Amino acid sequence: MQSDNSVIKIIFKDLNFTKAEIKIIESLFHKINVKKGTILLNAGDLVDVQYYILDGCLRTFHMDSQGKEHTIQFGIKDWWISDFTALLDSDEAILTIEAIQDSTLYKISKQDMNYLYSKMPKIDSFFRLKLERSFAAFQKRILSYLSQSAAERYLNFIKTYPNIEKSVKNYHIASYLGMTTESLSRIRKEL
Amino acid sequence: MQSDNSVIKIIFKDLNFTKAEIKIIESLFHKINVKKGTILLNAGDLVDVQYYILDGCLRTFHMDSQGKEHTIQFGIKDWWISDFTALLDSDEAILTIEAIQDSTLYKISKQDMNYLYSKMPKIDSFFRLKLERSFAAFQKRILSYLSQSAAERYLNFIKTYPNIEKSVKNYHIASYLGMTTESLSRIRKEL
DNA sequence: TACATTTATTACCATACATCAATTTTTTTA
DNA sequence: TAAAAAAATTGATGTATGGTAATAAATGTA
Repeated sequence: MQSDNSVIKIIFKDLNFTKAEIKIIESLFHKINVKKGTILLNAGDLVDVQYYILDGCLRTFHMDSQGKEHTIQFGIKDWWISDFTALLDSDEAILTIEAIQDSTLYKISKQDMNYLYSKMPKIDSFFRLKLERSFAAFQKRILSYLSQSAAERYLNFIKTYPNIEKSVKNYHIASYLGMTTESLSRIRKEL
Repeated sequence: MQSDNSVIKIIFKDLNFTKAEIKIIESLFHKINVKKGTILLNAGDLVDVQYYILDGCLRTFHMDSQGKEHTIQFGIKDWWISDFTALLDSDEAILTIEAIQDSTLYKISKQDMNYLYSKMPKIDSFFRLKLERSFAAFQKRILSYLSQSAAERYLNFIKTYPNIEKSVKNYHIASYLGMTTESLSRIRKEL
């Protein structure tokens, strides 16, 4: 990888690294290109990596006992994606990761990530801040399930994530918002 | 505060501090006792503190435009509580924090917390790990709203948080699970 | 203990959204 | 471009859960 205009500076925007540090970090991230439709992780697999999304669009979903899909997360440019719950405990995934557009990713293993945390505290801090943002986003989402109708949740979604709406199928959105694709279709008709 | 058997060792379990560090940390935390029913934060207030719960039980809830309460979080011994979303942006609270049992708390301001982060990277790391756990818990909760019936969510709740169930009213649980107190009552009758 | 207040239960009816099934529209692929 | 496959729409009907209101039980308090 080129060291001067490294992707590391994109991934860890706002952090300053020495050239030596960049070299170390670069050696631990691995670039992969995936085609639309690619399954990066299957429920049941052991999880020990996470992905930085340089470009494209992915989603994680859970398939329940009745075969219904529930979209947990969409991921676009500059987001991270994994089955973080399973990753935390080095456990089997309950989520599936699917590329819903051709995507360019940077992959890093849990072990290598822990190495970075131990060597570079600013990365620890960087992820703490990212997690605080995720925490807030999750909380807002929970509140939306608790207090909003299906139509309100949809309007809130397209307002909050206008970029995502373009890249994904309606049934992805429906399964993210907790409604059927038929209901979403009727809601859209009203607008 | 006593330095030898400090509450700091309880709050930051598994972290090792020098006596000097403990002294600094202790100076930034402030003990408060609150009676059941106390409102620690009102929606609309500016938020710049968070609380460590040494003992007791609290909850955060949002009151929507129709006057309905939605419980976002319960907090018991060894949890942290605040309107973290507002705290992150030093913004006005949309949540109310209520003590639902007599409680003993340790309060720290955002500014002092940031000071600790900058001086002691291990605290950064400590909270990153806590946030990863919260992330996983939130994700499970979202999945439960997406895939489970009201009865299943209730059974899941009492299995996951048996300690909380004892301390809180049924209508607190109902508002956490996204159902009416009447529905919860009917569900309980079935068991 | 008795009274007042809060919380939980129960019944009856209403409704938002789900389910099922048939088309139509859009996208993919040969 | 045409055929096939996938996705979205629409209508008819079902159901889980909500809303309202009355009562009962539990809890707090004088």
